[in-house]
Amino acid sequence: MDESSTFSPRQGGPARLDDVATRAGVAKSTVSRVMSGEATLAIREETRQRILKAASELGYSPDTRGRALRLKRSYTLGIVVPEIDNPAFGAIIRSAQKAAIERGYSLFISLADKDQPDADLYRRLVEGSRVDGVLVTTVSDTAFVAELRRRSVKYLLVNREIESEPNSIIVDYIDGTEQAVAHLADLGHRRIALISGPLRQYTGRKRLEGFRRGLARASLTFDPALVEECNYGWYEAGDALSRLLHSSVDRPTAICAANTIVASGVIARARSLGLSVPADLSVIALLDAALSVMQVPAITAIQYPFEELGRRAVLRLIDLIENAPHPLSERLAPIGLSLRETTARASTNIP
Amino acid sequence: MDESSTFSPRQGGPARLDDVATRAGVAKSTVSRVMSGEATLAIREETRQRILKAASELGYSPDTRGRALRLKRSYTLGIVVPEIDNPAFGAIIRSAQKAAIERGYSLFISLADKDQPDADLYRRLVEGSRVDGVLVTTVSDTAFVAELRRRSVKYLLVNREIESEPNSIIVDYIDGTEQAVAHLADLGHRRIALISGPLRQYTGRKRLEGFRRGLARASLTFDPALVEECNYGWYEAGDALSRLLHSSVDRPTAICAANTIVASGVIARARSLGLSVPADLSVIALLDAALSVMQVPAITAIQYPFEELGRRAVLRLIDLIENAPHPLSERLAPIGLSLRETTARASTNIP
DNA sequence: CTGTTAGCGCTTTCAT
DNA sequence: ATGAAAGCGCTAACAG
Repeated sequence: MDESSTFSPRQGGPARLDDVATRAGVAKSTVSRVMSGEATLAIREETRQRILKAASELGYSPDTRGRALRLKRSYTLGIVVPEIDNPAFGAIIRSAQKAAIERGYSLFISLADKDQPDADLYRRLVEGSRVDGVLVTTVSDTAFVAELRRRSVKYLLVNREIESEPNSIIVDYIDGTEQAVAHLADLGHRRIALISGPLRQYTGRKRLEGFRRGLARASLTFDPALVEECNYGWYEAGDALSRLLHSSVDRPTAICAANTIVASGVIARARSLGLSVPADLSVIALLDAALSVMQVPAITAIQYPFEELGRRAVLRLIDLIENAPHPLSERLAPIGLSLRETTARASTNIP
Repeated sequence: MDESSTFSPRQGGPARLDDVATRAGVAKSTVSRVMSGEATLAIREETRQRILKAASELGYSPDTRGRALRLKRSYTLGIVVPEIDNPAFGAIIRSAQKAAIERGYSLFISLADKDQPDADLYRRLVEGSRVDGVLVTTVSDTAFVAELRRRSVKYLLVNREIESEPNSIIVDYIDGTEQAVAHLADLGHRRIALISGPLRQYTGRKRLEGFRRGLARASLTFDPALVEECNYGWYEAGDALSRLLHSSVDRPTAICAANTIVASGVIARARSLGLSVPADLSVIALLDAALSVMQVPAITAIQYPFEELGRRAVLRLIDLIENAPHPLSERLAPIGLSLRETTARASTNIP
């Protein structure tokens, strides 16, 4: 029997509700009431102080497992993020975590991997009632979302849309891409090309749609020969530019690149082909990233409110969980265009 | 009373142990034994099959909360990662998560933030017995580690070292930096400079030490004027180069840059100052990243086994938790140097 | 080989 | 204003 046994609640583990109760000379239930800060229930101020004192002396913090078991709520949200190459995700998860903490929740972040199907990671989160709800960012797979619904898991699609599914919040890629095209058109460009990500993906499709709308608004006709797909790789982006330049007699004078990496690859290839950016070729990135300003010339790019997206997503998911009134789908407008050094007036000396 | 009540275990929630037991016509404990796959305990094959069938029909998966409460183990590990600007962390958490899943654990990833002190995030993980142990990557704060020890939390320092603390696993920044200097010296460089991260940080100090050792090994004398600190920013790196060039009459012919972003900033500035890389100035990044190959010229850089680091870290932490024999500190050797295009022989026409 | 029972730490009626 | 007791879902000790 060591001398610390008078103070230490038990062998070595953390203090429990019972320990605090004993020390304060009250029942567990009273401590519980005080700890959960129930304003409604009245507790004598003197008792409350005694309990608070005992709790802090013992370094008590409620056990999440017991709490979760009893409440059938873990106060934890889940999210799976794909390869972090996408600069948007850093902003989303950072702001999402922050919003979650503000509302008394934790965010369980999980990382997608080639070897590990996204859906499996979501299942790991959802099974065993580990989380109260999930933010779905990676899966556009309708079957999986149906599975979530069937299990009556609370979820919200983030930057993904599924037909007849109002549970989503997105950033307006269509609008942003339209703005990019408008900027180029305003600079006098008539031959504007798109080097897009895979068109089978949601974001790829949205950008293509915005591209077409931008063209239409500027009264330019859409030419399928001016659209190239690439897999978001730097080298591949260069290859896409080469294809673009070789295939059409009338080469484009401006390029919309899916993101900053693609833009960077395009610029490097243009230069190695003897084309000067922006004098001979304007390039705009449809998605900004830190990389943009770490290039010479710095890349003009479209910016989206990803911080706001993560924040709103968490807030809405919590509302869903807590059965608050259920808002419809949300669409966040782009922040706008960060004008830097890779776009310029279309040169008139090109035939 | 809806017609599905015969099949559905209860109102709407997921199936429980009791539901499976009832359906299979056995007791909860038997189901529990089967589910946890106890090889030791014998169970009649026929019963086992019946239980497995019932479980799969009900889509049963054990509730982590009940399990954690009973076992006093959550089978979850925690990690806090700083701003993802550091390319090492992506590799670390990805491989860490993978290793954790392989061993039947989950990894709770949390993101550090300017507004949210790292220690608070660790506390969120540790308090309430949310995790069985933590990987400490961001805090070199001795007091915090002492707190973990006092709470008898299982932890492992990852890429951090604290005196008299054997609980750590690191990548050998000293060796890697030494290799970088050796490479430069082999190319005939005598005036080699270091543009390092903040020297108050662990990694900054280690790189400085490796730098000095590399110099010594090449029989070059260490000149404090050839060391500049910068805060890992792209612009700041350029400024550091400018200072370096202006301060000494005998300018360096080669630069060791803390990481790829710093190297990129240095190269851009060098160019704007009329210095050609690598003809006039060799640049090597002391930490590789995807960015290296997205530059022209591509950046020569040192590579470390971060995948292995994350993997080993998780494995060791689990050993610690499961009271397996306790290995000493581990130090992983650098993978080596990725020779690309920013280093070349020292030109002899510079005085 | 399988069932019964107790209890992990918590919150919440229901009493007093 | 506070206490006693039940029970969330699970596993392990103990019976049988």
